[in-house]
Amino acid sequence: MFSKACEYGIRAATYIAMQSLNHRRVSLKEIAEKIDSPAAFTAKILQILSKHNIVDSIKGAYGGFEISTAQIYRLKLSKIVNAIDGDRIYAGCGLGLKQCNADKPCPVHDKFVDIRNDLQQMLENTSLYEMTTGLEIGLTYLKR
Amino acid sequence: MFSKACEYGIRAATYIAMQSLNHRRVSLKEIAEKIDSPAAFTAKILQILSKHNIVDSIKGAYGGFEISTAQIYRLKLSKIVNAIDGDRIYAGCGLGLKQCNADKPCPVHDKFVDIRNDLQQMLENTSLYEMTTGLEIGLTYLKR
DNA sequence: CCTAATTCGGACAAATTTGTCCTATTAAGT
DNA sequence: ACTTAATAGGACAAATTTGTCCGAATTAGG
Repeated sequence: MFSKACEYGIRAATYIAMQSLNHRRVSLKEIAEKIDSPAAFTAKILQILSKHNIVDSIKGAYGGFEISTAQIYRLKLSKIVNAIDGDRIYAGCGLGLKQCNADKPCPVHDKFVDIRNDLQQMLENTSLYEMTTGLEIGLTYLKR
Repeated sequence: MFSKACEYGIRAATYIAMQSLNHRRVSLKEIAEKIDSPAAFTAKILQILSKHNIVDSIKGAYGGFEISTAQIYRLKLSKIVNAIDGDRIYAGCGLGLKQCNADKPCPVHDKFVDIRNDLQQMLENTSLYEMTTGLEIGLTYLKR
C-alpha cells in the first residue's frame, strides 16, 4: 500500500508526537529503536518530514525531533504520505492504463475510484493526535 | 496498489480472454503490442499465469496463449493478483507493524481492514469476462 | 525430416527502493 | 575556546523489481 519509507515516516511521526505531548524531545537513535527501523534510513525520512515542516528538527547537543501540540492536532496522515510517497496512491489507473479515466474508464475504473477515495478520506481525516491515542497504553504497537 | 508485473498480468489475461472469446489464439508478440508492455517481461508473467492454469499456453508453430470460455467466466481477478503478487495486498498492517492485529490494533487498523476488504471483494467478484465487456468497443483502453 | 514459429527457462542487466557510512555543521555545557 | 552530542547531507552499497537476451524445447506444415 505504502512504501517502507512511508511506513517508517508515519511510525516515526507518531512516536515523536506521543513524546512531544509529554514535552519530551527525542533523538533519532531513540526513535529508530522504539519504532524498530533502520536508524540511518529513518534519518533520511525525518529530513524529508522536517523540510515539509511536518516535524521540527533541532541540531546540536540536546537536539532531536519534536512536533508542536498545535501541529499534532492539526496534521493529517495524508500530509505525511504525500511528503514521502507523493500522489502515487491516488494517481493513475489501478491497472496502469494511461488512457483510462472517467471518460474512457477501464472495466474496474469505478470500483478503484471508490476504494481509493475511501483511502484518501481515511488519510485526510486521521490526525497525528488520533494516532497517538490508544498507543499510550501499549507502546510496543509501534514496533514492527 | 499492484506491482507492474501484476498490472501487465491482468491486462494480458484480459486481452487473451477477449481474443479467445472470438476463438483466436494469440502470440506473446501480439499480446505485448496490444497491451503496450515489454515482451520479454510479459513472457515471464505469462509463464506464471500458465503454471497457475490461468491461461493455456501452446508451444510450437501456431502456438500462443488462450483461455477456455468456461475459464473466462469463472476466473476472478483475485486469482491473477494472487498468482503474481501473492497476498501482499491483504496481508499485514498498513503501517508495517508486525504486532498489529485485531487483538492489538494500531490506531488505523479498522480503517485499513475495511478498505482492504473492499478491494478483496472487488477482486473476488470481478471475472475475466467482466473485464472484456466494455472493452470490445475501444480496444485502445488496454494500452497503457 | 527439415524449417519456421513459437513458448520455456536460465542468466544477465538496468532501474528503483532500501539501507549504510562518513564527514560537515550546529548548539549546549564547561 | 573546547568537547560532546546531535542532525544534515552526500556518496556509496545491498536488495528488490523490472526488463533483456539467448539458447533449448516443442510443434505445425511442407
